Amino acid sequence: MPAALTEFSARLLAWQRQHGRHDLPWCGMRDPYRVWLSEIMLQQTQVATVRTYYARFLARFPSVDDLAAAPLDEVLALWAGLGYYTRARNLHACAQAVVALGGFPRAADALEALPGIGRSTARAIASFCFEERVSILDGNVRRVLARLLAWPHPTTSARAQKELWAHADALLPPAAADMPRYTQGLMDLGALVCTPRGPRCGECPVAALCAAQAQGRVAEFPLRAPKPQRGRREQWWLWLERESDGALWLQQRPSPGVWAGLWSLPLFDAEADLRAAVGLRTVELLPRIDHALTHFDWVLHPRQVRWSDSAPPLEVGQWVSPTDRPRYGMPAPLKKLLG
DNA sequence: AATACGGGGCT
DNA sequence: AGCCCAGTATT
Repeated sequence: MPAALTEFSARLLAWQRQHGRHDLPWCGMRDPYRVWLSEIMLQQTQVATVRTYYARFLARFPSVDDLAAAPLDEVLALWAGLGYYTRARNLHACAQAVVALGGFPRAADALEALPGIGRSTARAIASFCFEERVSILDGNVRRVLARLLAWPHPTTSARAQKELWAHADALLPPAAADMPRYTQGLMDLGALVCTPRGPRCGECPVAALCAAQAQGRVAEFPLRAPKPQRGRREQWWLWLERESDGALWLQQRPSPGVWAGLWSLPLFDAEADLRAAVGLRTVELLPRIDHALTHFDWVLHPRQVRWSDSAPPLEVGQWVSPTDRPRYGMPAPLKKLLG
């Protein structure tokens, strides 16, 4: 391996030892269960958000066996609010697969075959837990490489990803024993120094190797891909409350789809549909809720109706009493609406 | 190759 | 009002 390439990992390793993050709950962990759980939660999700969920999950499911044995609904309820709910479904399926295998596979390629574990997560687990010499390619690494190489294209295309993986692998440290610290160092560098805005190049251990820095163009990288046009959805949300005990009428969301597996108030595409469903009862208007998802903006119009009949109001769904509510995973805006 | 999939934190 | 986040699965 050329000296210029080993210099990157050598500098990063020394920097991580001195200046990296050592206080994260999953940091320095070699237990694949704990590392895997953290990696899944951290997919497209910030560290600060994950902390509380991670602690709650470990308290409730101390081992992969506990997680595998739990009902999916309980996993979803614990995941509620974290987003990307396919992760919770895959988490549960993966736990059961791991138990069936007698433990976590030790190779990245085998890990990648498990549900919810893609290339980057598989390699993160393998490098952290089993010292495999494989590189991750997450948002941090894409940004670091884009600047280090003054990468002249957006980093998100399939073509760019393939080439960046090759670069990332070429930069790995020679010694497998350094892999856990190296992988952590890459993440820490992106989080602490090579940040999306206001990068601290003066504190960067690899600034001397950085092409963007040499050209004085750090702020230009990574190049932005044109962003797809956002969609827009408008729906009416029926807050149906039973007068006798304050129970709510909830429906489990279909999978696949937004909020798959979670429990929601019934949604209607038109206010007329909602009113047709509740007959001539009084409908109370509540302020609209604007909820932004990745690919569309969602306008929700809550409508409250008190139900005094003994008959169920709709064909689909069930009454959920205030006492039972914590056992039903509900999306963030609904939790907020209900106070 | 493009699209679906959450929610919060930050500027 | 954007941009970003320890991405993956599906089509």
